[in-house]
Amino acid sequence: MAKTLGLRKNPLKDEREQAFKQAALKLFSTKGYHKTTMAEVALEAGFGKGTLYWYWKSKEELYFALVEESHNEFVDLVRRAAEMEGTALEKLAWLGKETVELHYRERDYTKLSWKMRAEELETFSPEYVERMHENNAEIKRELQRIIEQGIEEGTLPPADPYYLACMLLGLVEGMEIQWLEDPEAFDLRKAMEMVLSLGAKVAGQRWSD
Amino acid sequence: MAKTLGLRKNPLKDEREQAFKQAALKLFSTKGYHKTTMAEVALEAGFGKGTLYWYWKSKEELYFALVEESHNEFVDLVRRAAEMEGTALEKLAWLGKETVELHYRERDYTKLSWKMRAEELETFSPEYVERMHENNAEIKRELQRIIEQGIEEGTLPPADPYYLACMLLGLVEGMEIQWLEDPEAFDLRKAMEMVLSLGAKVAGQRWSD
Amino acid sequence: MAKTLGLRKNPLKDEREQAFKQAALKLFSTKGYHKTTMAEVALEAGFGKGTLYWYWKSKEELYFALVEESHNEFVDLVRRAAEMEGTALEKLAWLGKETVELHYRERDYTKLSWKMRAEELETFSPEYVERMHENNAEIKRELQRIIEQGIEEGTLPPADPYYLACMLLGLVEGMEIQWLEDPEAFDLRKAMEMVLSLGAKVAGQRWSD
Amino acid sequence: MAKTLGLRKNPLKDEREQAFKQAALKLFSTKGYHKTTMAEVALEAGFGKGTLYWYWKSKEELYFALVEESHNEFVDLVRRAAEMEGTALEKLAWLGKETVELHYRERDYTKLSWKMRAEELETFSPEYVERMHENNAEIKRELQRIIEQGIEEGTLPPADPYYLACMLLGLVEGMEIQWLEDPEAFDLRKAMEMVLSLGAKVAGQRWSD
DNA sequence: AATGAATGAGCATTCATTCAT
DNA sequence: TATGAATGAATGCTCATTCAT
Repeated sequence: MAKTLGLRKNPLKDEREQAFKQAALKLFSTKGYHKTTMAEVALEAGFGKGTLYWYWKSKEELYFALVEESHNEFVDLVRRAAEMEGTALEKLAWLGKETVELHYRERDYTKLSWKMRAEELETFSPEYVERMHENNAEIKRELQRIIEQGIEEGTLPPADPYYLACMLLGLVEGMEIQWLEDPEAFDLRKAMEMVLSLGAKVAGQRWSD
Repeated sequence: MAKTLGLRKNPLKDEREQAFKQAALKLFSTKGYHKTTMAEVALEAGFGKGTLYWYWKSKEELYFALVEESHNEFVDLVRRAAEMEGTALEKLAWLGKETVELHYRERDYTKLSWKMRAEELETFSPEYVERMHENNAEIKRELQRIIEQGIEEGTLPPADPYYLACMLLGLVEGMEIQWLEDPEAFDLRKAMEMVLSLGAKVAGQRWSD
Repeated sequence: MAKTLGLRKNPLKDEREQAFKQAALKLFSTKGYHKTTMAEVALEAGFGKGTLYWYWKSKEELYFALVEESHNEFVDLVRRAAEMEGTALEKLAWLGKETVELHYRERDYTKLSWKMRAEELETFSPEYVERMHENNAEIKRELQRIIEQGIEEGTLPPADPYYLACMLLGLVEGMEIQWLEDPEAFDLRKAMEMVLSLGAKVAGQRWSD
Repeated sequence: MAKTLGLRKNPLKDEREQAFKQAALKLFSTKGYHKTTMAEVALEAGFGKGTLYWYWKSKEELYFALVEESHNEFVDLVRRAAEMEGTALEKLAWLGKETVELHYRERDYTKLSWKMRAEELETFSPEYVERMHENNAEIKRELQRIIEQGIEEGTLPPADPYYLACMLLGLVEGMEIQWLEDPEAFDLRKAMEMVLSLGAKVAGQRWSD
């Protein structure tokens, strides 16, 4: 009996927003932030230039809305890995596989996120940069928790867990670069499997001595 | 007593070129490609804007001249590692240490090079991109040679050497990122030492089974 | 008990119109024509942006509706002064006092009107500009009638009455400017009293010689 | 024998700057600040749009450069009047005449300055607004000095000199408006003569009683 | 009748590059 | 040879106005 009238406009709005986001994602991930113009995004989305500014108040905001979405998915993954049941190695294996799947599923997001990392951060407002850094720190913290567990379990070497987290993250990110630059030659899925199987093999050895 | 002035203007010319390159390196590595203007480079170098164009025909060319210089140093390092005497592990250890030293010595170059990696390559002229890719491929090839030697020697796991090269390169590049983003918290030298020591420990095990 | 709703929507309509006008007056007089947006006016009035266009067909029209209202009040005052009983000096004294009271009562209107005077009239549609000029001319005509009376009565100098009207108007407008720019330092009421008392003192002398 | 080479470029630069200023003056005084575009100014001056920014760093700065030039001329006039030899009445007469001549000579400047007065000051950076106010205050201060002298000499009524200054300034500014709005019907020269002759007539009377 | 999402012309400003001197 | 003044294409963003709902 109660009308849902107030809600009815949202689907349309959401659709539009999605169209813009898709267009922006495509362009930003292909051409990068600087070379993508708002006019192009609007054109690609099939709307007027001004309409973009109804949804985001600036190019920067649009960009970071996408970047953050991408980051959040990964943060979420790491968090879930840290909180799941199982040994550290199991967690890492799960995380590795899920990460790869995420990247394959959302290649554009990965590219975008990646470009942002090397982007001239000086370009952006400090608030956004700050948020990015916090995100990164959070990822490392969660990773560190898993690693600390692994060291306790004796499957990971008894080294500085922060450094191990950075190195692990670095390894994965470094592989991502290779993959993004030449996806034909370097299959990220296969690479991750190799890493995990090597890791498993190595984990058996006595670290402590 | 007689001046060689009429003979060679190169000394002067080289000085200027160096001044420009230094200025450009500083600015590009600090502010990134897009946020650095030719006017700033000229100002920083202490010469006229127009003069820049006597040495490089465009901003792009100036940028890539620097990037390439940086790359060449690394390519050179990898090549020398591949050609030196010793076991694969020794070569990798040497390469790792030298790489780190290179980065510390030329932090600006590293930063520049790194920014360029994720930079909107698609937006640069294909000729430059092509050259970058070729450079990268060369690095991987040399790395692969070392790795193949290691597999033969039994100190590296008997896996696809191209993938191992990519992974190794990825690891180092990934660590570089961590270092560049927070040099206080992540000491690249220490990290490299950890990697090498872990590698050495692990290398002893029987891979083949 | 029976609602008159079906009969007249005007009460509602008028309310809205008043709300819009009030909002517009406040904003235009504070921020000026160019810096005030239709969106702000609508927001301030508490109605939708589109609704504004039901009452006025353009920003310009809204603006001039207000300006004209303000002008009309003054025209009305001058007209009443010209038509009242009494000597020219009495009329001018009454007009001077009433004008000041009007300005104090409707400071926003005065400000608005004043801004419009120097506003880039050339940029408004000719129809509006024409109307403004006609208004001004009317004011001068009425003023001139009073002045002619004064000259006949011998209390005003026997000079070109049109010029005297312009000068009188100029004096008052000039004082308005001083007042608007710094109402603390320049009290318009006090100033007008000074003018009138000086005028009275001076009026006694023999003009004709 | 010494070359004046270093100076030789200035004439050219100055020429260019003059051309821009002339174009800007014409447009600003005709169409006002908001409706004049930088592109128009450049076009009118016969140069490229970007060149404007070589001489002034913003539209605002260009505008105030002109406004200030205009103001300075008038400030200078008032200052010279205050400092010349003679009675207050002589000073005011001289000032009145010179002011009128200035306006006739530089009608565009007068228009510009005038428009600026009513312009939405909120539009401009506080530094400029501040400067304008200071200018105005200075004018009133000098005027006040002359008036104080006149009161002492008994030729001006013994009233608050600040108010008299404001009123005098108001009168002249008010007349300027009349003139600018309809120069055919209201001849500023004639009007000023009338004011001065009336003033002279009136000045003879005994103010004090 | 009322709305607010959509539009796109319009504008200030930047900057790589050119070229007269 | 070296310069810096000149250029104009390019771009992010605003806002009066329209119109589907």
